[in-house]
Amino acid sequence: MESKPNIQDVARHANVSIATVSRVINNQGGVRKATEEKILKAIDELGYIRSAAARIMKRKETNTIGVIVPDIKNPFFPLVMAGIEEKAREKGYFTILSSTSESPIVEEKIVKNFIERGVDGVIITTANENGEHLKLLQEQNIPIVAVDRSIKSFDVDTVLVDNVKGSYQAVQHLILQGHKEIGIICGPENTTPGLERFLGYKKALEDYNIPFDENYVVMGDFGERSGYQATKVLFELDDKPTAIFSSNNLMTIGCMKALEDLKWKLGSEVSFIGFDDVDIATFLNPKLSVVARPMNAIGEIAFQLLYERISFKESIPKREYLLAPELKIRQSCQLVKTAF
Amino acid sequence: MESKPNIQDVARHANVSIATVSRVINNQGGVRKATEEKILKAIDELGYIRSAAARIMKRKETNTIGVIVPDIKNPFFPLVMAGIEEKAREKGYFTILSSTSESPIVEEKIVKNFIERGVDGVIITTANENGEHLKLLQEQNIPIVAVDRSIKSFDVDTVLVDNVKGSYQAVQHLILQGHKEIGIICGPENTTPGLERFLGYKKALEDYNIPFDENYVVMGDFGERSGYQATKVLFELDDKPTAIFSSNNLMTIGCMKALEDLKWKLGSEVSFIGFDDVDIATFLNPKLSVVARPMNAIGEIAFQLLYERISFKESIPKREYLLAPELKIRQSCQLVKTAF
DNA sequence: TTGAAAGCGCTAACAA
DNA sequence: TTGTTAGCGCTTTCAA
Repeated sequence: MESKPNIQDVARHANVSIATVSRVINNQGGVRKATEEKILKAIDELGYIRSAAARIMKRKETNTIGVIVPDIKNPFFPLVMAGIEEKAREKGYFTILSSTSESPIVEEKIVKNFIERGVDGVIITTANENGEHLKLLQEQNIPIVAVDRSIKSFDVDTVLVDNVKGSYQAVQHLILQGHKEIGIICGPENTTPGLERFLGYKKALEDYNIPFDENYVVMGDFGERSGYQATKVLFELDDKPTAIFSSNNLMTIGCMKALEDLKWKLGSEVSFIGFDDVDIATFLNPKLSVVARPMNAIGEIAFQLLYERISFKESIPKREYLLAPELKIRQSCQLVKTAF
Repeated sequence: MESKPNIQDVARHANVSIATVSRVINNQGGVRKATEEKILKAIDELGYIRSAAARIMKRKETNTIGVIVPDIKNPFFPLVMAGIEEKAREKGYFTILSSTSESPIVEEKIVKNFIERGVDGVIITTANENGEHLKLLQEQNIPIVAVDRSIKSFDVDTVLVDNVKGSYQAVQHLILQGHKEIGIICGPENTTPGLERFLGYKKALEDYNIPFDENYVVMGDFGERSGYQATKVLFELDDKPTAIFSSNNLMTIGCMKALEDLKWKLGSEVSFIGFDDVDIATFLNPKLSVVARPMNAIGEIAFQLLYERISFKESIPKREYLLAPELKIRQSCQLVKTAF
């Protein structure tokens, strides 16, 4: 028990060769029952666990996939992760997760580390969609699936939610309620979700002939604080918007905190709709209308795509899933009061 | 680019021996500048990444720690994880995370997988505090730190929050507001947090001479649904409690949903206090009073303990951190209306 | 049904 | 400053 026992120790202990032990631990059959039992007993007594390192060196297969997310504190990702893990487990894959804190530098390190560890594939929401730093994976021929943010510099399977459609529907809903001064709290422009949700907003305005006003566009970084601050900016406008669209969950929370601090009355004074459902949505008064995404399904599909890629490495063309978000109308978008 | 290049390929490409290449990739010095550059160039051209598997086989050190949590969907764990990752990154460690979905069977598999991969240490919130299934780690001499739930069958470093104190303070607060009929939504009795939070509740009642009534104790499983159902049970009592204490974040959310569905008015009809702060706390009216835990600090301390154990393997006695939770008084505990 | 032996890609001790 | 070489613990032929 001093140091970890190896296959040699087991073989000696059971009085067989290491080849036979290997057969047993890999369930390859062709071993006499009695011998097998002897070996199993030895394994148990010694507390033997085979070294993945040595095994991987021969097999070039780890049955492990790596998941990289930009912000583990954003509840969206754990929920996606849960979907991935569930499916992965079914197929006998292990999942390891790392978070980059939105840093491409950290991300590159993680990628390298994952490659070193020989992951069979990677599911990633990248901190930098440019994706140059992911070329390594491609060079090593390791399958990648991009989730929520696409990768520009080369082709990979992608699972996205239709951001444009989602935010279009959200803003359209606002417009149909009579709103014309609609503020948007944007995510970073250099991310697909940030950009596309803004595009959907803009398109809705255009389609309904509502003039686009730059003052109503405030930049955020998908974090709670920025949602808070953006809301303040909107509030201080001479022409306050009559409605706000927030581009993600965390910024929605920040926005709600700001509304309260500013005593800017949700619903009656300012309508609201947000991208992503949040826990607080149904506890506010009025309840928050949102565009909801199917997190679990995103994770499941992502794994499925990766699994297919791992199994039939060649010849599958790039695939792109575009899931439809769901507009959940609650009560935070109210009819605009028109002066008679 | 066919298959992954190895150190041999690099050596050939640069016209040196593999030993020299090894020196360069490990920054060991003692290599002429020109040679080094030649090698670096070869590495770059070939897209070489060293195999962790081969390296680990020699070094017996992976600079990786494994984190095992019971439920990645519970926001508590990602927050702790963030604290761990931050500190780990500082010390040059990688962190891999897996979630057991509260299944000891899955947990055992993950543990085994982590050992196979040669993690240097493990931080775990176990699905089964009995801990027999973790003996493997001990046998392999792999350091463990238990977080939030202790491990019974052998000694490990532990980071806990003072659950008894936290729930005692919470219930005490309720009592001081004049409440005598206090319902509790419990977590599983076979978990430290579940049991201890109940104990704190009971102790507070005793200290203030309030009779303990079994009807006011409802079991939950730390999940949202159970919080919802438990609240309904409490509501259907002939003698409804005038206050509720919920043992964790998810059950608090379930409880709030139930309150709303039952039209059981928070604050005026039923006071409330919960263990763990939640996003919704400050958005409800009245705002929820809670016992908050320092998630980030928990993660940081856990890593620190593990790091020390990894570095000085011998001779450190078992350490147990007991962090103090913080009572956050907001408005959901109101003075009980006494009949004059 | 079993065993012997050749690597997998790397590190590190030793030699030059 | 550089090279040679012996393993690390396993899987997998090939032979018995």
